[in-house]
Amino acid sequence: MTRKPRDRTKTRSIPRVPIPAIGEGKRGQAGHLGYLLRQAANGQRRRMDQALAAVGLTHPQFLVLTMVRAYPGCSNADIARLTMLTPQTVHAMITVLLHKGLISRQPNPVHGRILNIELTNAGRELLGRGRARALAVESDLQGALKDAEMVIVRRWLVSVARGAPSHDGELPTPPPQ
Amino acid sequence: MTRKPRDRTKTRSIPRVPIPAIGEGKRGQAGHLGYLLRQAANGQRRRMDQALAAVGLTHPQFLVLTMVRAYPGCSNADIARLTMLTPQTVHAMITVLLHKGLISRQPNPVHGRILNIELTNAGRELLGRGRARALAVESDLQGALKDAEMVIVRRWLVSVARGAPSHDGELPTPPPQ
DNA sequence: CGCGTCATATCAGTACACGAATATAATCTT
DNA sequence: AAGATTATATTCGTGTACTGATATGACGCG
Repeated sequence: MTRKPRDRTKTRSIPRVPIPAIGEGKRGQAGHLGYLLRQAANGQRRRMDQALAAVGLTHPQFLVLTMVRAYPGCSNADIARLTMLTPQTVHAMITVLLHKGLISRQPNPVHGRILNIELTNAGRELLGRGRARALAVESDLQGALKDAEMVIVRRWLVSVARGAPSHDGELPTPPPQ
Repeated sequence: MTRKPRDRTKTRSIPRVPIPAIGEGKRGQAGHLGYLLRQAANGQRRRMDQALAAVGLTHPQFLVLTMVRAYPGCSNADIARLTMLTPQTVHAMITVLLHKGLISRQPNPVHGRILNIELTNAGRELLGRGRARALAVESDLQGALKDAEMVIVRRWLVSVARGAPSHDGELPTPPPQ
C-alpha cells in the first residue's frame, strides 16, 4: 500500500535553485513581519475551511452566521462594519446564505431601505454544529502561549487591525468628542 | 463645501441593533484570536494594496516578484512552496505577470517540464519602485513593540503558519528521519 | 417644500485562492 | 522493459474581496 518515499536529495541531476526549508532563512522568524502575518492568517483560514467543510460551510460564511447570531436583526451594512469587509463582499455571502436557507431577511418596519437579517432554524442548527469544530481549531491557535505572552500578541493584533502604529494605551478607544 | 457632520446619535427613531465600536467588547482584545488574526491580516493586505496601487501592482503580485528576485530561475512549483499557496493560485498570478511583461520563462534545459522564471528589466524596475512603498508599510507593522515582545509575536506567527500547536523549541525543524 | 447629503442595497468587473481534474515528463520499483 | 509513483504545468468551477458605479430611502437645512 504505502511505498517508500522517494529520496529527493539524490534527484539532483536537474539544475535547480536552492530553496530554503520552511523554518530556515527568511522563511522562519527572521522573515518580514508582513510575510509571517500573511502566512499565519492563511494557514488559519485553511484549517478553518477544512474543519467547516464537514458541515458544508466556508469560514467567511461561518463568520457571517456568527455575527447574525450575536446581533440578530442586523443589516448588511452592520455586518460589513463588524467584519471590516466591504458591503459588496458581505452582500455576496448574504446571497449565498439566503439561497442556502440559513438566514432570512425582513424589511425594517421604519426604514424602507434596511433589511433586517435573522437566522433560520436551519441556520441555527448548522451554525451550532460548526461551532464545535471551529472552537477546536481556535483553541489550537493559542498553542503553548503563556498568559502574559497572549496579552502581547492580542494587543499587537488589535493595533495592526486598527491600522494605527500606536499601541501604547490599553484599549485607547478615543472619546467621541 | 464641507457641511456639518450629521449627528448620528439623534438619528435613532429607526429600531436598530446595538453594535459595539471597534475597540469594544468582542471587537477588541477580548475577541476570538482567529477573529483578531483575520482582521489584522486583512488590514495589512488592504494597506499594502493601497501602497502598491500607485505602481500598478497588487500585493500578491508584489509577493511573487519578490520571490523571483530572491530566487532567480525558480519554477511555478517553487514559488507555490515558498508562498505556501497552491500551484494553481500561483499559476494565475504568473500568467498576469507574464502578460504584463514583468517576468519571463525559459524551459529548463534538462527537465522537459519545468519552466524557469526570471525578472525582466521592466519587472526589476517596477519591483524596485514598489519596494520602497512596501517597506514603509511594513515598518509601521512593528508599531511600538519592544524587541522582546517582537520575538514573542514572531515566534507565535511562525507556529501558527506552520500549523503545529507546539512552539516550545526554537525553530524545531524536525529531522528528516 | 425642495435640494443636498448620507446610508443602504445592489450590479459590474477584476483579482486572488481554493479543490478537483487532466496531461506530460521524470523517476523509482519490480 | 513495464508499471507505478511523483512532480510539474495547466484548465475548470466556486467562493471570497476589492474598486467603481448606480439606484433609492431617510434626513438636514434654507
